[in-house]
Amino acid sequence: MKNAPVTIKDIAKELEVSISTVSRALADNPLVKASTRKAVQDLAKKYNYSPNFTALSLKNNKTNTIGIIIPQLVHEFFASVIRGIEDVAYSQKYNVIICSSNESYEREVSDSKALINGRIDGLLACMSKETKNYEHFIDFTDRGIPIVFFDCVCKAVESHKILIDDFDAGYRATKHLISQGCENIAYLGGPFSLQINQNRYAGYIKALSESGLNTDDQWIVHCETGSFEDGLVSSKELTGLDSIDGLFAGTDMLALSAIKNFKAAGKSIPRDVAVIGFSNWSISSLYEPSISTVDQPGYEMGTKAAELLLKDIKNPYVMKPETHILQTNIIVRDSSSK
Amino acid sequence: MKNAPVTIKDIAKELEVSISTVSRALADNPLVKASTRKAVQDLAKKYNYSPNFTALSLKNNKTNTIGIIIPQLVHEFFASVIRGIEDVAYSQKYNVIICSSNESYEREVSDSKALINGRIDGLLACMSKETKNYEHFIDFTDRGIPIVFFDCVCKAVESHKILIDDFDAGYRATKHLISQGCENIAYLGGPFSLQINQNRYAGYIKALSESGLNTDDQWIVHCETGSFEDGLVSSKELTGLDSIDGLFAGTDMLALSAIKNFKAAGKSIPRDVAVIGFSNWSISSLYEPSISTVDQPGYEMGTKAAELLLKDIKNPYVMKPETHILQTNIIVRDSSSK
DNA sequence: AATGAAATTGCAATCGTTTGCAGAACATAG
DNA sequence: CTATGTTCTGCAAACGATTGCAATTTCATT
Repeated sequence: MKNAPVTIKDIAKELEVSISTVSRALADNPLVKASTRKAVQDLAKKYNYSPNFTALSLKNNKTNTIGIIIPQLVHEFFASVIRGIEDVAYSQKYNVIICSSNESYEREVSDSKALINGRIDGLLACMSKETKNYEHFIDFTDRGIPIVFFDCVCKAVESHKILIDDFDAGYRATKHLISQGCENIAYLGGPFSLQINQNRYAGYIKALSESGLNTDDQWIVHCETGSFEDGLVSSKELTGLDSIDGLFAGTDMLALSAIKNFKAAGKSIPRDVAVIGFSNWSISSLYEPSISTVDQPGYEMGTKAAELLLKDIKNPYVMKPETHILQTNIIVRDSSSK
Repeated sequence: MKNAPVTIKDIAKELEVSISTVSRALADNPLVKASTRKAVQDLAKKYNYSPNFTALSLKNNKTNTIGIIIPQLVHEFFASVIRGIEDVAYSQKYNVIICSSNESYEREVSDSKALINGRIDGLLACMSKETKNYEHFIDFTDRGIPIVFFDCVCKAVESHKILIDDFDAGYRATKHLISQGCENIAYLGGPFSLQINQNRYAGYIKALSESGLNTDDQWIVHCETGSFEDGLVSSKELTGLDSIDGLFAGTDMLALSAIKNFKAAGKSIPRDVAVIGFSNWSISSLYEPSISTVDQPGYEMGTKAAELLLKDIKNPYVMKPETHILQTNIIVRDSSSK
């Protein structure tokens, strides 16, 4: 019943040679007589031998595995980041462990604890919204396990960082609305504690002031989560204001919730109000009207992050921390085409 | 710079006791003198010691980790399955490795290879659409690593299986359309090679024949992927047929694509055609009209699968393979309310 | 047949941890 | 001061693999 996996020892016993010989034969080491080598390799194939991962990890003090800590799984942007990471990792014979923190600080810490002890050779992390304390990340660098942060990066940790140019994205999204003739542009963003949202907001402000436009406290709403439900509630008041003719939303979900509210208030999109979202969720192209948005290079972010991390793993303590800033792409659809 | 993690050996050396004593002291073994125990524990805390995961795995021949192989990450149903799995696993001090096969047989096999050798104590798997060959799964059971399949299960492997009652779901979804007065109900489903789609289809057929309704070859379309794009193309012809007054779609994405086509053909939903989808993606509630759908108990599927697997891990070779069938819930929204 | 070099092979340490067993240190009783 | 028992500690093997070094075998040459 219990077919314990074949070890090098089993092969050695059956062939009446030493463990060392088997080990060398499997590595095709010419020190071993050709005939023995062949016999070992044949038997190994017959028994479907493959070396014990744990034993190798212990011996080599490396696991050939990198960890990812990410706040959400069901997020098309993160999914493309993961795909980028996996493609690079697999091509270099590394495996990937994904932990989703579910935007919870506590879960992020427990995931870190689970990963830190000899389980991974390096970490790719995107901080949760809740995270204000960074010790669990510092623990990694203290142990010589390199980290690369992406998207929501941690300034307090000395490491590589890959970010989206959120400031520029916010700036260009707002500029686009202005180019469509909007003069009174509102802002509906995710949690302002996140750097990415501060940057998007700053871009928005810059675009306005550059064009001599004003904003108003009433037109600016920072939501707690950036979710659809949150947006429905938070944008209620905003969407009732008749003065507004444009809206820059920090996520597509927020854009969608605002559009629902605008519609409910009897406004037509984009005729009365032009709307642009952020992240290019598939829903933004499927909805009617289709929603203009900012496309983030998720896949590229993933590949770049993984490449940097693997470089650091293979050649520890030589690279200075690098920060890469990736550019976005404005996708114009119906919701902002006046 | 390189802070190699403290080992039991370091503590032993500093305290001038043996490694065994430290090991026992950390386990709070009363064989060790209370004062020594305290000294060891204090030093361990000071150095933030935690045992090397790899060494423990090797010693105990268990990794306290379970693997998940899943075809897609960005899928709300799978995400809730994963959440269920994680909740159960974490509560029993197990970790989770997620591998997304991206619906590729090849990737599924390479993920299996990566997981099989002493990396995980058990596997939770949902087969990709492409998978026709099951050896990579049989390898697990051959080695005594238990598997639990969920959703897309593999009949060829003797293991626990958790499925959705797709037959009943298809039956009830179609019944619902009939109850709304539909008489000519079309079927737009995902790849027919998948058992789940065969079952949904069979449920659809049963509901029709039970109500004395007919179907027509023209009204039945099996798509290759079940994606929105695929649906747009595959449902083109179907949605042009004037005879049709109802549609049961095998995914919400397919429902959405058909609705777009119906609209383009000048039909109104639900007045002219009532539509119901499958899986309760968030888009189905956000779209206008909101789309009726079948809600699958993903979280429950995850917890049940993980519980069975952990039972099997902790008590090998005692349980007979069990098959659990979970019931679904029809969510009626605008798209099917005549 | 003896010698030496070349070709093979195996011993043993190592990675970090646990644990059975043997033995040391100490205390108490006779 | 010896005998006996308690309490505590450490050696060594084990998990599965790799690898430097030493030992053995093989074979050609004299």
